[in-house]
Amino acid sequence: MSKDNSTSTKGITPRQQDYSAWYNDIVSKADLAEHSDVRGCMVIKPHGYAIWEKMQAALDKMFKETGHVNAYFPLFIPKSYLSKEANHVEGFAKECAVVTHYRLKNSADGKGVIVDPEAKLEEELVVRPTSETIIWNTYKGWIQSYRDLPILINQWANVVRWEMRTRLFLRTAEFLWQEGHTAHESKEEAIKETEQMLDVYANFAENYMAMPVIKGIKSAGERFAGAEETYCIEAMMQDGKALQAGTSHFLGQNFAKAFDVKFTDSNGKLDYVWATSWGVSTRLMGALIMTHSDDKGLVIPPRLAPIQVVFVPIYKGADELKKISDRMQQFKLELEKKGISVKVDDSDKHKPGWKFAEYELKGIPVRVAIGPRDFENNTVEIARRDTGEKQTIPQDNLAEKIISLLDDIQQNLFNKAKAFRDNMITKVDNYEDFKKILDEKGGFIAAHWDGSTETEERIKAETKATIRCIPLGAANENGKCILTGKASARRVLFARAY
RNA sequence: CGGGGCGUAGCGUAGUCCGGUUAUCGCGCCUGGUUUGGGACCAGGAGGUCGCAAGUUCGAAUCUUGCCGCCCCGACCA
Repeated sequence: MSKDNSTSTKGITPRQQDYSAWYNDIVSKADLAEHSDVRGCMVIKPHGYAIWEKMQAALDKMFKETGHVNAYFPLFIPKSYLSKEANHVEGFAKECAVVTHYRLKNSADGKGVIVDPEAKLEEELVVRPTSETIIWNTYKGWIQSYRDLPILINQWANVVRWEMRTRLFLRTAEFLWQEGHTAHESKEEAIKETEQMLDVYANFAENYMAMPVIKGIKSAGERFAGAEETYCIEAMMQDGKALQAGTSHFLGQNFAKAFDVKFTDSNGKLDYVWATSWGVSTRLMGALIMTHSDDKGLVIPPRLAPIQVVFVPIYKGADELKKISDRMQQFKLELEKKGISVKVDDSDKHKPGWKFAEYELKGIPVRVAIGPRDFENNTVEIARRDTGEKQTIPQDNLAEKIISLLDDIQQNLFNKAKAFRDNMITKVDNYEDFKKILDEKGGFIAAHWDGSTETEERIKAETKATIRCIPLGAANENGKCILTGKASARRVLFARAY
């Protein structure tokens, strides 16, 4: 991709700058999204949204298979709700958009509209940064007995967090996501739910996005505001920075207590309800880009590609175009019957070479070209986006061949990303090596940590690396904290992160 | 919100320090023709509140002030 020469190079490492420029280039040239005129907000363009819809569909299906249903809760949260859970409000207070008035009027000087000072709200409304509070305020009315439990609800929604610095898909002031909010009668059941949803996310990331992830739990310092335990999936981007791709929180009884949600159990005993919440966002689009894309543009794994196969005719004159595109339409029908999405680009507006480059930029997994030569010989030229490999093959059983090629691409993308990710995990046993690896190689660093928040914060302040997670099922291994030398029972994963 | 950089046509840009005819160039776009197996070529053409506002000046893309936005770093975060 071409580099943006206009960006300043002062005080920025070339690697970071180049990678940012590359990322922005892909987002823009693959037609995924653009900055809105509204500060920090993003316009998701049709191609970007089509990929998001594929993600939504797959996730939604997985949620339903695990017993969840969808519902919708208000965009506005009364300020008093948000402040009921102390840690929660502290975590989000700094980035909330607040509605203070409900009416405009023409200004006295005739120069447009102003906020009508008379229309001030009694209580300000916060635009949801997340919906725990409004949902738990609602659940209060729904739950009396263990017979009302569990409640397993998901919501597809937008939320607003007034971020200081934004980046398309990765961090925008408004973003689309899903948030699951469940209520349970026991701690064990709630923890099981939290872990189950983490598995759903990991499966989605690996099987649909072809993006390997590490499941783990967050340190206390990185925990969700209001949670007892935050589980996460962490992915590794091509520039060596980690990306938190999804989180699942065990909320304990914190929100039940804050909103006074009690139920009578089967023994007639009154207790607070146990809660979870979990979410993934359009940030996954950023993850997708930074996991697979290359210098030719976007690479979309077949299972998330809105168009999986594009047919490009090569021809001279209208007759030849007609003949070839008719043949292509037959293949299209045949493939569509087998659930493959196909585009035949028989437009005469661009030359084949232009189309080849364009569909590579857009990330279409498979391209099939048919020219006069192929038409003669009953062959096609088939090209795969992941490796760039092209070959000419007979037209017989084309549909089967394409289906198996799509599977192969899906698998290959995962394998490639996994090999890269595995290579980006480095075991380190002292602080000097830690800093060296961080600066020279990046990636995850598996190191011993004494478990204290002070140590974590000091490492962060000195190196910008944070504890991404304590991997689930990490082997017990006695060692010494790289910073303090105190005893540690297992390694945790550090990285610089998005 | 702090530091740095930037804002000129759809995109990328020259010009700004040192104010002065009709604002430069490339890509893209439109028309005609030739082309079409990896982003074609030739000829002609259209497209601009120089981010916004105020000020200085005979005159502002250029100087001053304020504001807005974008990029990078920091803090924060999914």
